Amino acid sequence: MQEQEYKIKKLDSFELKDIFECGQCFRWNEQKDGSYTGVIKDAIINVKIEDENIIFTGKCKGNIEDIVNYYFDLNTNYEEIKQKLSNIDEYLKTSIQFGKGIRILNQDLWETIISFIISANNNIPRIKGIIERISKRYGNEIQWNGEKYYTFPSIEQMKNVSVQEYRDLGLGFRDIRLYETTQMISNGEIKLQSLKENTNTQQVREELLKLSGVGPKVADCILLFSELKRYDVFPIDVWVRRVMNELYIKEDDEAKVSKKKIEDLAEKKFGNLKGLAQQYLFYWRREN
DNA sequence: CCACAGGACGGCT
DNA sequence: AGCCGTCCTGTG
Repeated sequence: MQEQEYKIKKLDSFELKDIFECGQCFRWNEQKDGSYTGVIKDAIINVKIEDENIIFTGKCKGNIEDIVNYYFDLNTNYEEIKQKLSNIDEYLKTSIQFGKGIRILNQDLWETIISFIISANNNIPRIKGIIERISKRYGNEIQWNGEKYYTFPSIEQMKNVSVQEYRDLGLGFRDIRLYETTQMISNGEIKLQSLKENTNTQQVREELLKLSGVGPKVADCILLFSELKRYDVFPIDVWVRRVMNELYIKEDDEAKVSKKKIEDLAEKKFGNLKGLAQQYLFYWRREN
């Protein structure tokens, strides 16, 4: 564990608020100086934008450059992606201008599965609180700059946690789902490594749907926001339903719009970049 | 105190 | 196959 720093020139597609507040992650917190601090596996990282630079500092075992290049997906060309999507229509163009600094992170698969099971029927402050309590209770403590941070617990660290312990941490009805999914993964019923190696998105989706607490929306979030990194999925939550109805479908009662209709429209308009289109539209609608 | 927000799931049609 | 009530907690 050692203190490291990595500095790069500012990027057009890299804004702290856009990246950390667009709903894809739960473990980053804004600091008094406007920077954000979070935990990436067993590394504690702070990201700051200053003058013409993006500055990553942190305490980590590996090379900080490798860690953030992968996690923040710095080798993907967002300018090209945004250009393609902006050409589709004016709505998308507007939403991309609003969320121009979004990047989709490469988050740990196990952590993403558990985090999005917790997200079901839940709001962001509460999700963050629950994940923080789970990490504090079952993860490893790391001290940095006088603060205590906690790694997200491993499968091994969670496999003996009882349903009641989850309930006591405030999981609510998600307690049993978290327990069952942890068992399915730790006993090898679902193999995370084979999910990472499988390039067939539909097959991976089918596997994820076998996990307790993973339905269509959560499965798509895992595919899009984890290291599985699939852009060709379209998570439909209430905000996406709302924005798709308001912009394109224009049904009086948005609850009456079928998921199939939204899915077909997304596929037709956005194709294999529909996951990214979803994220710009979602963020724009939720923040406006 | 009540209404509401937020997905999965199982039972029902 | 689609619809609907229930699951839990925090907020207004």
